[in-house]
Amino acid sequence: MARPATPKLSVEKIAGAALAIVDSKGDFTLGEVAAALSVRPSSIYNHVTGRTEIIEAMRALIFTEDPAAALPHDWDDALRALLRRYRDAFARHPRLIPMLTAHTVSSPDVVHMYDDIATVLHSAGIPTAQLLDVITVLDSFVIGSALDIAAPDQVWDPTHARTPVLVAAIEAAGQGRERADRAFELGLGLILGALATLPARTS
Amino acid sequence: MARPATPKLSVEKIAGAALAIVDSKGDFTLGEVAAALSVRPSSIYNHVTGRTEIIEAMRALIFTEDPAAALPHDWDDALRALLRRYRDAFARHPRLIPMLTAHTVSSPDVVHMYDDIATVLHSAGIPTAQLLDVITVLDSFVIGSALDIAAPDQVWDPTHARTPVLVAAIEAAGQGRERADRAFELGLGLILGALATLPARTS
DNA sequence: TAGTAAAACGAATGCCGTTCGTTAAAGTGC
DNA sequence: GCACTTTAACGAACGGCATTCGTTTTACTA
Repeated sequence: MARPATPKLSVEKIAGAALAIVDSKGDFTLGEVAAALSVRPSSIYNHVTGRTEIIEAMRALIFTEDPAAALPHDWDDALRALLRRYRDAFARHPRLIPMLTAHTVSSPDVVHMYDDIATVLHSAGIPTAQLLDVITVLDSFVIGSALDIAAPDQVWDPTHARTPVLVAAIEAAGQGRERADRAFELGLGLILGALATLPARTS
Repeated sequence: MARPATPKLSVEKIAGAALAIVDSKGDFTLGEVAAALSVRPSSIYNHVTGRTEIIEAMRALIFTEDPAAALPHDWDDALRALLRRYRDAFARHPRLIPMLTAHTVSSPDVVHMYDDIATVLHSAGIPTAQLLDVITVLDSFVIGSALDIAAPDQVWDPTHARTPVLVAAIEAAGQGRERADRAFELGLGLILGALATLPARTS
């Protein structure tokens, strides 16, 4: 009942349980997390300062779930791989994404991702003065694409559209995850292609 | 005290009061909204079904705040104007953005925005089969850029960066709104430029 | 003028995050 | 092996907040 031989809780276990609940229900309460771990809600506070820290722990969790693989040498392919890995981290847990965007705190894992992206862009000849702007563009697109995964297809309900052009486009496109993936790849190609033609590049 | 000659409340007034609170504090409670309108919290439910409907009303409000101007005839300029207007609607209320992305419901105003974008893209020769994918790319970038506005500059804290390249880039770039605006314009140029070179275009 | 609907109020409810004091067992130093 | 400290569980309680419901007074309408 008190102080078991092996602790029933840890930050990782708490984050894991919360993540499972978010994956299935789209939200979580401390009571649900506690119940999933056969514990009382107040016990959680021995390992975590509060609810927001659990959310941050989930952010860290989804970025370490997938082991980092070696990058291709070509800068274009390397960047493509980095951005796909970045988006995939979100894509594995679509319902978590809105919770993460509500906080916008800088986790070390995210900054490390920026480190890699900066290095690749620099080797591609992007001047330092423009580097952060380019990173921001890529980051914005990835996060926006992640939110697109979380959005229900109801957004593309053709009954709300007024122009025949949009109605036809909605019917032509597929639904769900497949559509989101295709759009992401299209945007990735567009942006990286344009990046290669950016003036003031040296290589 | 009960049933005044002119109602003290309306959906617009509620949304407006809530928006003002969000702008200044980053969040809102029904109690705060009620106090701002010299009303009791329960009275709000005579005009709105609940908290989430207030958020949706705020979404509608920020899209109707700015009267739609005439579009340029050139498709490239027209698209640029549309996307800027789209982002500006968010940019006027940065702290609201995270609340909106947490819900991802389709408001008629947003769909109408898609209508306009679809028409312009179609006139630019984008085939119907690809139209929704292109719209998704643009939408993702705009929403991601909006979140970038809301993100505190703390995200770009150079002390967390490991590579000298990223540190230099962070120091080279400015801070705050100016930086976000510059990045948005860069991305807009990149994506629209790439769109013009998309294969299978007819004009 | 009688009846209905609208729009405010106040009280009450239940959930949820969080705090605090308590307790018992595990770890630690002598 | 024994006292002492720390850890990690628990239970009770608090405060805030969204929401519901019944009531009341007033405006509209037939």
